[in-house]
This record gives sequence, C-alpha cells and structure tokens, in this order.
Amino acid sequence: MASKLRSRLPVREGNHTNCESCPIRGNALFEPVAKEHLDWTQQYRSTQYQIPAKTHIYREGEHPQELFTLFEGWVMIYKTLPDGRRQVSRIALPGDFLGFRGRPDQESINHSAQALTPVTLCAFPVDGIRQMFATHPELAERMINIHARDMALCQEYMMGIGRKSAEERLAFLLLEVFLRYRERTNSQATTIPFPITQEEMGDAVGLTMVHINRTLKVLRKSGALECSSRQLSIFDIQKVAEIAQFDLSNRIDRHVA
Amino acid sequence: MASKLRSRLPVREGNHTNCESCPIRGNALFEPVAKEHLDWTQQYRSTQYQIPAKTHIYREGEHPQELFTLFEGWVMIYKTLPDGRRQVSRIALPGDFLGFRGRPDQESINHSAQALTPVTLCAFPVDGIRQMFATHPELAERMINIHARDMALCQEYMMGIGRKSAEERLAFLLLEVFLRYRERTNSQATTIPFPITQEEMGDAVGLTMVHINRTLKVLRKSGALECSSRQLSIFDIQKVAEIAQFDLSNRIDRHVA
DNA sequence: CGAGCATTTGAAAGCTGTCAATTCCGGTGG
DNA sequence: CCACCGGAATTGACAGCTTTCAAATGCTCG
Repeated sequence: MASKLRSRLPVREGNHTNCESCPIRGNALFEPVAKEHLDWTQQYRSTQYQIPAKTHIYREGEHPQELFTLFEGWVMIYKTLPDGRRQVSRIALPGDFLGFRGRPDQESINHSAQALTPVTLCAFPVDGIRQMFATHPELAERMINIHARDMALCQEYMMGIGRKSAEERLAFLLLEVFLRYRERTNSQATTIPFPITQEEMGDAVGLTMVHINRTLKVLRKSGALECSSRQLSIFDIQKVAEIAQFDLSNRIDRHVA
Repeated sequence: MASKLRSRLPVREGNHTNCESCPIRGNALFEPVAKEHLDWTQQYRSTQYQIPAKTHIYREGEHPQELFTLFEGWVMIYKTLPDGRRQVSRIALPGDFLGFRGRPDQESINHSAQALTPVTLCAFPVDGIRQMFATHPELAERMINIHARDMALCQEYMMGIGRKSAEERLAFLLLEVFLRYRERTNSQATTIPFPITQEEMGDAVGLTMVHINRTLKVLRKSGALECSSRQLSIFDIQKVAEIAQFDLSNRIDRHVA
C-alpha cells in the first residue's frame, strides 16, 4: 500500500533561463531547437525549478499550468484509487517529459508526479504549447516520438504486470530502469543510484512490499544483481534479461531523434 | 493462454478513396481536414482496406508500411511473450488509430493488431507522415491528442491490472468499452455488440479464462449487467462503476478536439 | 541518541491459476 | 431438417503464488 502522501511544498523558482543549459541531449522537448530559433526562445522562454525530494510536482486532478522537462533527478508517476491503492506507471529520468495531457486547458491531469530525489525541472506554460506546435512543427514531431516511446514502455510494463511472475516483473523493472538510466547518462557503470523504495517498486509492478522483499532476496541469490541502500548493481545483464523475459534486442528507450 | 495465432491472410484492397468518406467524426486523424485542404488530400490520398474477422492487420516485429485509422469493426491490440502468454493492451473501436510508432522507418512495431470482427481500415503510407506533420501542424496536434488519450487509457488499465481485484478489473473492462463504444457510435443503448471472448477478456485484464468466467457469474448475479453471446448489456452504470472503481466524473475517452 | 521510515522474516489465509471434464452453441454437411 | 464438429463457456477440485498480519531489525537524520 502507498505510504501517506505528503502535502505539496511550494515550488521554489530558480533562475529564469532558457533551456540551452539543459544537460540532456536528444530527449528533451524544448532543448535542441533553442539555438536555431532564437526568436522562438525569446518568445517562449521557459522557467527552471528546483524542488526537494519527496515533494509533488503536481497531483492527480489538478490543473498544472505548465509542462515540464526533467533536467535532473528521478520522478515517480503514479495514480491512486480512493482507498489508497497506488500504481506507479512510470519512473521518469532526466530528459523525460512531464505533465502532458490532451487539452491542458480543459482536462485535469490524470496522474501525480512526485520527486524521488531533488529535482531540476524546465517548465513551459501550457498556454504557449498550441502555438508552439503550430510555429515549430519539428517540436510537435519530437513530442509525438516521445509519446510513442512512453506508450511502448507503458505497454511493456502492462504485459509484465498482467502476465509475468513476481520474479520476472521485478527483474524487468530493475533492468529496464538500469538500462534506461545508463543510456540517459551515457554510462556503462555496473552500479547506478536507485532511489526507489521496495514499497515503490511494489507499486510499480503490482506486488506488495513484502513480496518485493522476498523476491529481491531470490534475485540476489542468483548472483546477477544487487539492490540495496539506494543502489542497484547488475553484474550479469544477460542473466537478468532471461529472468525478466526482457528482449534485449529490441530496446525501447533510445534517444528520440 | 492465447489461442494459436492464425496465419495472416492477404489484405484485400478496396476502393481507392480519400478519407472524406470516413463515417467517424472527431476521432480520426485523417478525416476532418480533408475539406479545408483539398490540395493535401490530393497529395496524401489514402487507401481503404476490408479484412475479415480474426485476421491480423500486422504482427509484433513486422515493419508495416502504413498507418491505419479504424473505420469500422473492432480490433484487438496485444503483445505476446515467447512462451505464448498474451497481454491485450487495447480494444480499438472505430475512429481509433493503429500502427503508430516513433520512427516507422527504423523501428519494428511492438505489438500485434488483430481484427475481432470484419474491419474497414483507412491506410496511410508511413513515408508521408513526416512531411504531413510538417505541412499540416494541426494534424500533428491532433495526433498528439490521440496519443495523450490512448496513454491515459493505458495507464488506467495498468492501475486496474496492478492493483484491482478480479471483479473490479473485469467490471472496469466491460464498462470502459461499453461507454467508449456508445460515445463513438453516439448511442444510448443498454445493449451493445461485444465480440470479445472470455479468453480475450482475461488477456486484457491479466486473468485466466476460467477466472473470468467465474467472475462474470458473480457480476451477473449483481444484476447490473449481462454479458453473453457476443453481447454486453449494462443495466445499471452507476452500480458497475462502483464495483469497478470507475470514476464516471472523469471520462477519459472523449472526442479528441 | 531517539524517532520514524525502510527492510526483513515467519505463519497463515485467500485469491487466482491449473487441470480436467462437461455442456453449450453456431456453423457445416448430409 | 438434423447430426456432427470445433471453439467457447462452465464447473469442480486442488495447488500455489501473493497477500495479510505481526513483529523484529536496520538505518538515516535531526
């Protein structure tokens, strides 16, 4: 079960800056065009936020007036049922896009976004998005690609939650995030930071915290990975992929051209 | 478990026609602009297909060279694991969009699409899509909205599969498809056609056929619905919504502006 | 050092799956 | 029009994976 949600802390606004400073390449929506369209940059200047761990960027049902590109840190996307059951639908990493919905002016957002670590965001007012797409079709296309990628990932997890065993699901989660993190940070490290509690892992793959703990023990005993104290090590990617029924040949997450 | 997949039948090509004849309003990607942009219509003329029930439109791993708008009939979107386990990720209804992926030229498709009934499709070559977005940004925006809607639905199901009981999940599936079908057909009927087997329902909500059957019996006894012989009747939407933990106030599927 | 959250672990209950057999039903051929 | 056929729907019994409930231990931060 999800832990009690914390009250929303006021977002601390940081330096007003355009997104040229974004450290992420190839994924962010607002970044790569900046140089080529200074006029646009002037007009749609975006804002940068810094928020502490565990705070919410927005909550289900709200009407956030901005869209966000995650620059730094980890964010958890989730939904809850009235009785508190929680389902994590996405672990967002730097470069990911947050807060989108079809018609931002009319629809409330259908999920919550909570920082797992201190987070840096690039914010963009929703009012401008429509005009931005009209003025810069290449951004629309990028957005479509980002969505296609996120959708594929969502379906992949859906398959896991619906049809895989506990061991397969958990191994999948760990490996998927591991590979995605390495891709985003352009790293080959065996060990990565992993700021996700066992309860959150459970909510991501549809299992209880207790069962996650037991399953983690089994996975550890396989010798292929290690997951503790906010760190994840995967020693044998092939082996974990086998356990997870993870098709390494068809990686979903690649940089969206 | 999924039944054996049938071999792909050759697609029978129908009349070559643009999409102005599409009976669906407000959802299709290629339809509403036709009148306003005859020049575009000329250039990106699309093709219409008719295929029989149970045939595949495309399969996981293929590289379909067209994108489709579903004009008529029901289509099931699913993924499978090597050992045959299947997860249905979407029941597509008329007006839905099929076959999209981030970079159609490079990526294979990550799911299969199978007709549940005889189906009419409007096909559009993938080669043209990029240019089309560039030339007609309003189509890109429509596409983004369609994706946003599909994504929200996917997350909604994910929540169900991960966190809800068998009864809740099944009731959700039935009600969700029921409401979506009525919206698409602009109907208020109590009974709708429902060409989905119990096995397929199971694969959609992560349960076995046997358990679907038992759960269906329970739901029937509640008196709120009836589901048999390819038909679904929902007599008490409120009641089913309660059982399903379905938030009626926040309907996901609306016509994408 | 204490408090609060996160991690572990054990035991038992329960929901869902598996296995198998039967019945139902729509479509086909005689 | 009727018997037959194959897929779909049902049903019973039982196994098993996960959850639930409880309690102990470990860890991090103020």
